[in-house]
Amino acid sequence: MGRRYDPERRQRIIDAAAAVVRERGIGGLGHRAVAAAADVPLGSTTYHFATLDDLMIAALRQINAEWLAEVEHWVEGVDPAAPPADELARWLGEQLTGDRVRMELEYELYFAALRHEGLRPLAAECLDEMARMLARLMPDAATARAVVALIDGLTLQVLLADRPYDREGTSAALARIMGVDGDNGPPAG
Amino acid sequence: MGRRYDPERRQRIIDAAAAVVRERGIGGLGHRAVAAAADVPLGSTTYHFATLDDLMIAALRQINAEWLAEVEHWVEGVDPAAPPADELARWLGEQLTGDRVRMELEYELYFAALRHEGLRPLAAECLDEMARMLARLMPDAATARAVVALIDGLTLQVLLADRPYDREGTSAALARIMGVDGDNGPPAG
DNA sequence: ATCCCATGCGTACAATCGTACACAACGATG
DNA sequence: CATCGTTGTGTACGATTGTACGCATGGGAT
Repeated sequence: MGRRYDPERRQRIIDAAAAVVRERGIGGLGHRAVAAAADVPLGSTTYHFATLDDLMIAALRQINAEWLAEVEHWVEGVDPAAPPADELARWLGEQLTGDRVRMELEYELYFAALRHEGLRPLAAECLDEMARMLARLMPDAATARAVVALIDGLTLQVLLADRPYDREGTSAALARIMGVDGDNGPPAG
Repeated sequence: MGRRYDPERRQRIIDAAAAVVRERGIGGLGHRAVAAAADVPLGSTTYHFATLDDLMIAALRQINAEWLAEVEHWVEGVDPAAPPADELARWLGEQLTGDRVRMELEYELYFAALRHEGLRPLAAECLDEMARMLARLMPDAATARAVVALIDGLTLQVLLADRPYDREGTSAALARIMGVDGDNGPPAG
């Protein structure tokens, strides 16, 4: 009863916008594309999100939340006894070989935030949250930030070069940067 | 013999295209904007670069070359006696506080390459070259790639969040990942 | 029952874009 | 000198875009 207006509609548009970004990138985001994906008329998207920036921010906020939820889910389920570097490297490999698009999305956000002032806080929040969650698995916050940086950089390399993901090398690098010598033999050539 | 006329023309257009990307981002790259920046008529840009992709690739190739030249210049001039982690952290700080736009450009290339197939080799070459050059300062190639990843990730954090650059923390993280214990006290909080 | 207004919808408009094309200028070749 | 092909230029066209606006509708409030 109560809702004088229909919040479902708005959420469906956001979902559709996220889907559009997923498939065509931020450059492909537009009122019409979103309207088609959400199966609503054009006027509906312009009504709920008057400007394109509003739509983009809403879409990226959604994508961001989904990603952070996934990371949090993994962090809470990880075996605290196993060496964190190994677990992290294995999880990263699963993400990279499994849902590659999902990872690209995160960088889509970063990219947009470089130019779009309004997106900067969102990207910053994502990086901070990642570090905060990963801090569970390691000595201190500064290390967690470095780990996030290393993960981001390595992911970028896998996504951009066609080099396959090197799980052992990643694990060794993570172990070194975490200051734990769990299993850092000679880095794999 | 040859060209009395204009190899200059083409290069000037490329320079202008790079300038446009510098100022407005890849999204702002267009025949007209480049023509205006190069002070040539519209037809001139479409003549030398029929499609927009050609123009974009040329611009990013130029940007890429400039960046790699700068890195190479630094690597060749670095003091081989000093601890590499410190030198690297200091240089990175100079880049970040000095010419921030220059660094953003590199990520503009990376992110564009995520969506644009034709740019992938360029981005991959950049990452490989970076690792190859930095390999001078460290034990092996795998470590160099990890260092490149860490640098990329840390740079991203500085560019996206408004956290100031932490030179000592970076130096410590670099030292740890390079396996050298030059000056890695407790990581700065 | 009647009125009001938030919400939804369809269309239209101005601007911008990439690209194509017709023509001008000029150097090289016979 | 005549001719031709390369280079340079201006304009135009079709497509697509963000956004605005007029109108329909349906449920609360009176």
